Amino acid sequence: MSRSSYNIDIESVFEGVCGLFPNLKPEEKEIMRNNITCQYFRKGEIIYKEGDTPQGLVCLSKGKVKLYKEGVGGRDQIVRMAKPIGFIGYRALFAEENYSATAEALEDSVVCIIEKNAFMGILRNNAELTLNILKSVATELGFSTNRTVTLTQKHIRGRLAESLIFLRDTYGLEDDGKTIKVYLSREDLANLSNMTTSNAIRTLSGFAEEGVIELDGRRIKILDHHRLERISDLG
Amino acid sequence: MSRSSYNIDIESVFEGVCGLFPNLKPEEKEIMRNNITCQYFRKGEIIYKEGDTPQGLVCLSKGKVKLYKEGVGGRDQIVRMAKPIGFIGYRALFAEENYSATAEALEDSVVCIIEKNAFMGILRNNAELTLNILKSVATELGFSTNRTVTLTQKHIRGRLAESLIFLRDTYGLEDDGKTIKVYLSREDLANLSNMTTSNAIRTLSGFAEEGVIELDGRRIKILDHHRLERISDLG
DNA sequence: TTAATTTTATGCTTAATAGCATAAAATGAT
DNA sequence: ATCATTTTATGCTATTAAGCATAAAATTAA
Repeated sequence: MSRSSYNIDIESVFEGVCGLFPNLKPEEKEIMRNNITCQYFRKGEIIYKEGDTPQGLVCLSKGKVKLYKEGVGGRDQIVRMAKPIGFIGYRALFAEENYSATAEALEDSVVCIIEKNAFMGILRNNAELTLNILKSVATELGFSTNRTVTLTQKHIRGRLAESLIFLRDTYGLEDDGKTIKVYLSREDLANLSNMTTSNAIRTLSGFAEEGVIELDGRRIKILDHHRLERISDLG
Repeated sequence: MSRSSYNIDIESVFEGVCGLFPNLKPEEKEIMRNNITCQYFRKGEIIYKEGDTPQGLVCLSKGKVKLYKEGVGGRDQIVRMAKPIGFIGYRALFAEENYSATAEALEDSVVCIIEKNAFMGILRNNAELTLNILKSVATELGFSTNRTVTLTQKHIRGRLAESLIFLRDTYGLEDDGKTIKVYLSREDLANLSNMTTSNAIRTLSGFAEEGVIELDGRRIKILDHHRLERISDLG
């Protein structure tokens, strides 16, 4: 745990987490309350590493997190972008495996963990809850399969356009209604879109020249969303 | 249903399916028995199409099935290869979505379906069973993510080598201890390995020239498994 | 502030893979 | 058996994306 001195309001964090579980019985909620711990991570810090053993269900309460796998040629592949309030690392927990990706904070983040056995105990006695989780993991498997197809079949422009739309859908827009509410390095954008950093830079500049987006450092404004979607769809 | 006249021993099929569910209570088994139907599909026939709505849990009792998604440029991507006894299409069922891939019989196959509501009813009252399924879907999500990385990052030779190893692991070898027990067209091999048919043919010939495999039409013998793994690992 | 480091930008070259054409072989249909 | 169709094989060309090199800009550290 880093900066344990940071003042986290664990009660409000806990209530936020519980909001993700509909119809939790009071006794189940009590078990969770007694088995939750919070941690603060600064931008750039690693929450867990590929290969680590899950100690519980990890919830991102505040901040932004990227999950990535080390690729064959040293190039990382970002496999998921997490936002609050939501879970990370649950796949490994439910599969009873070690983590298959590394979780790194993209911003200062608050993370809490519900102890493994306590949580699995609740699941073993609550089929409805387990079925809900099964539904969302099955939904995610669908996304993953889709992603495999688009990452392998779309061309560079299509892949990057899709990533920008994905980031907008995931994190939303600033108050101006245009700026994507997450600031990634060109390298992260590349690792999300399966391309080299050079190509992410080049293609992004191309989009800007065409007036589809506007660049200001890491801030990306979507000027012509319709055209961006067309680029994504054409592949 | 095609060739409904084909003689299927539904009792032995049913017992086979039940073997996949450990600790099923007698009353649950009875519900399943009363809600199962069988179908026969000939080689090349479509079991269900991308976009169809699941009517139940589909089990492959006999035969081999490929699951593929239509890609962006018309090129198909094989996302899974199924073998008996195992389930297909469960992802869409649990996610409450339509099928995200098409299932096609690679050989004459026997498929049975446990009616949706009957099966989901069992799940809603059996947390242990649901948790088992959650575990396997989570495991599969791990495979899928891994696959995304290898399909995007490995080079053609590495991808094809990996596919051959995957096919061997999935379907096993003939009695000679060398021939992979599934016969795919070069196009299917290409669609499994994310490459064009031309490149699958070329690369396969290359492996044969190098003495890593031996080709006899669609029969593929693995002569040097160690080298094949090295090609796969190098990417 | 200054220096060091990282990130971004751009141009040029090289490598990987797709695309196309043609022919041979295999398969399936009549 | 014959014809038609599909699959496989091979060569050549075009396209796409990666790899490098260099410089400018931005960020971080001292």
